Amino acid sequence: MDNLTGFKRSCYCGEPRIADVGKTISVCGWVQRRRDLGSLIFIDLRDRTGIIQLAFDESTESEIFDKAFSVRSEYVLAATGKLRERSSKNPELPTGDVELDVSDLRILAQSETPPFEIIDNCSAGEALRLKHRYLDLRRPILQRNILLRHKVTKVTRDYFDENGFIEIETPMLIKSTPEGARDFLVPSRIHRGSFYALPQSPQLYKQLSMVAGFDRYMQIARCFRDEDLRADRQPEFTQIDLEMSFVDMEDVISMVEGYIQRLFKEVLDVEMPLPLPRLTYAEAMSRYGSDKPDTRFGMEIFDLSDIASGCGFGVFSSAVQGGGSVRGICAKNSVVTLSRKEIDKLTEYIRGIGGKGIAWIRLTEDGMTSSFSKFMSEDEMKAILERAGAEKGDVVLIIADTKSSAVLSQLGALRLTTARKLDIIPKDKFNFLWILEFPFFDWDEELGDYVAMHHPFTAPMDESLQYLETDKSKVKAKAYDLVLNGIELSSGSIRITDPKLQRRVFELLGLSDEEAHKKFGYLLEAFKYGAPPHGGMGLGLDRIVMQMLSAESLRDVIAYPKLQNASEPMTNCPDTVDPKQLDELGITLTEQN
RNA sequence: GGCCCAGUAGUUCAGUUGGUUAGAACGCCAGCCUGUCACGCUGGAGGUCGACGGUUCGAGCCCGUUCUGGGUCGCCA
Repeated sequence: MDNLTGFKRSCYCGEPRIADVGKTISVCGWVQRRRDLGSLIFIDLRDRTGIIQLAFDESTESEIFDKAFSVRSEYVLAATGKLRERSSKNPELPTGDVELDVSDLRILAQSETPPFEIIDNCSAGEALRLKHRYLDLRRPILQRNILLRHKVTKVTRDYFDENGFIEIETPMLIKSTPEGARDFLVPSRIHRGSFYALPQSPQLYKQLSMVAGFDRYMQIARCFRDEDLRADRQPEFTQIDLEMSFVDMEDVISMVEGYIQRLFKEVLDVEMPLPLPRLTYAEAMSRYGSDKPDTRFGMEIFDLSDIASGCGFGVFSSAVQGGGSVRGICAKNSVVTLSRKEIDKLTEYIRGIGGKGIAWIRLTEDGMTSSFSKFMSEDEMKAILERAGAEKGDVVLIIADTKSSAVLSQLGALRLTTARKLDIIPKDKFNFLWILEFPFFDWDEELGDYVAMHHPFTAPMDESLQYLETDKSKVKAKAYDLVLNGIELSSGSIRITDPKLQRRVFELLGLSDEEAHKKFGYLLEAFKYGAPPHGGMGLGLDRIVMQMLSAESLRDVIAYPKLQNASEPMTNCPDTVDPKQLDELGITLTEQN
């Protein structure tokens, strides 16, 4: 092995071009591949910028040639030589016109054969890749992802700085407020038996920063939630958190829209026309069966209740008469019609999420088949097909239930599953969508009561204040969600700053004065001393980056993510600790049954 | 906690009705090769078929249990 003495890197591997031919350059990197042609050896040397070809032939000093022969994959090399034009060029590579005629080669580190190949379409399993994440991250595609993420955070800081926002670091060790998601708890040594929590978001601190008069706050904030993982959910994630004073909803919305436009222009060179589209919550639910609709494709939900209410099909008529509805979607695909088997699978899926089943109509070359036509008149079937806009090759999928909310949410899920199955979702679109006019309260089936749909500091809309005590279903919130391609990117609201109103809301949510004070007393206390009207947002940075890169999983845009079981196989965490540590904290572990 | 999918060579996978010595590709090792770039050619090494138990004359394959990974529902104010 060699050392670096007297060696100085002059450029990155991906930089040299034909115009640089004749220059003597020095590069460092990892061996992507060695091609040994006998008395001719090529080495592809890789760093984060790309690959350059090192060439060794009969003009190469024999000592250096032998060294090149001994090199293996992922060795770390430093090479100096004269850049020359290649006799046969490689159009696939930005540096494909040139190669380095090596006059000094140093092996800076050897490498064992890696457990998987360092290539972009590496198919090794996630667990293995995360166990050796430092190797996984060497893959050009992940390097690009992490670099793009860096660019996103840079543009984010630039934009908000230029708009007068101040970045404030809020604490990681905070008070646990067990609403919503589970907190990660951190035991205190000094205060035996007491616990800090890791923040689920910097919500209360940013509001306090408004009371403090910072006026515009932003932070690229790490957040923690101790809940089960998904492809788009990690226990620790990053939020672009912001808050503004003396603003209403439209001010926050246009500030965020400006940010989105700037971000997509600077990072991806994509023009994002403003204003971004908007839907009310009610409309999103009735047309897409979701409060975060993917509008990159149609397949909107239509209502068949009027046709179904008096029909001979008991499933339909009883659903409508029971206070529910009958609605459907029309699965269009120019290539194939959904098969019976595929419809059965969709039915299974619907049953899996609590539905009763799917009524369907298939229109093929051979005519119409349907699961329920024998119960219907010809006119009724015709009316349904007309409402669906169904043509040959289409399949109409219908769901009936005595609860319309169930019909809509099931159709919303069915719409997505079917679209994925038919592969009709365009991949190259960025469909942003604001969802507005959220209900203030949400009906909780289990509790049999209304609960807060957002956090309890969200302000009700001025015009719905009158219904607060009389009709909770009519109250709407000054809340706004930003959706991108069917993924909830961010959510925000104007906050309550009037202590009287806050007390009313707590009361309505079943939170006694005493409880409210125990949990949020410091905020209520602060609001006694002049709280400016304020509101803000939190945008999921990981999810934005994931969408920008069309990545399948958050793991592809987070440098060191966790597996589905929330563990991290490289460092083997979480892990047990020394009994002495537990002792200091006053913690006794009990047997688990 | 529920449901679905997958565990076979370092990696990704195939493996027929349960039947002789478990295969392929890539990777790895060795040899040959002067223009490769996913180099090519020749040869070679490499396996507790996730684990345990059962059925059977015989199990990678059938049954049961369990572990691991992925997806998803619940959950994520």
